[in-house]
Amino acid sequence: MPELPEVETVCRGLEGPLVGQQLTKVTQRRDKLRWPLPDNFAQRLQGRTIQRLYRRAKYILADLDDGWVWMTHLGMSGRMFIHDGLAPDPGKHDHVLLETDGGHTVVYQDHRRFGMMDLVPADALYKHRLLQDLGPEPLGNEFNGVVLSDALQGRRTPIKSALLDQKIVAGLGNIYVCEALFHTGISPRRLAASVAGKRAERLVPAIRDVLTKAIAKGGSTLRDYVQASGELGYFQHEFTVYGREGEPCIRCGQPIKRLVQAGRSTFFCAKCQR
DNA sequence: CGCGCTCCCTGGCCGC
DNA sequence: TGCGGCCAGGGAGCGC
Repeated sequence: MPELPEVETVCRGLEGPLVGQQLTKVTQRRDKLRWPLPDNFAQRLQGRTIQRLYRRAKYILADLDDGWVWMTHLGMSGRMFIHDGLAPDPGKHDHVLLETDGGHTVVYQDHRRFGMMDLVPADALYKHRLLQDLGPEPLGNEFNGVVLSDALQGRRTPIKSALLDQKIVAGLGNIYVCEALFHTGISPRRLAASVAGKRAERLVPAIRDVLTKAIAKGGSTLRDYVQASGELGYFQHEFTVYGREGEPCIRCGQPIKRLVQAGRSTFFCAKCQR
């Protein structure tokens, strides 16, 4: 489901119901999502107060009052629902339920179960195997043309694949990579190494721009995604290439093409992107 | 080491 | 309506 803008939106939506609240009851209805949940997961979360909620790449992180961090990745289909009071009877894909002393219930639902949750000591958070190799946050100060250019230097993979690599820049997924490449006029097939330099300088503001605009619209809703509030995202109406195979390019009118790179669909305009 | 492919799951949709 | 095939926003792990 979710790339950076969707995860950011979910994270913001969870702040009200969770931050400063104690988890009075935590229910775990499965042993594993993508991987096994940690031992005694629900027991260890129950009774804790959430002090801060934030995002790194596509991970939602919650500082607890006992020095541990609750870590969640939504995978492809993970969703967070907020209910006033108790949740209705859980469905078969509702895997974790959290009741707070503020009177809300947050339900984690994930029908494909590609998501994950873990508990990590705060002082070693970024040593977690899933966080330790992440590249810079694309909306942060540490991401700029020089940094991106250096990361692409010498890479023989297509730029599309390189931008999906979370070690190069963290948080982009299939949609926003396609969109950013279109806005920059760079072919997804171009080797990453040839984007180093001037093209990398142009890519950085395009990536920032598309992510910022998507966050402002509450992310993109294709199939599953809804904000924690239950609202849909609206950025999908602004897609220029993603999911538009055969439809006219908004710039030149040529039909948008689809190709498969590293097993994922890429959408692009063969005329505007070189 | 760096790359692409397969696989982990379920469900929606399309064509027959 | 049913069924098979294909597709899906992620990304670890493996083989080359």
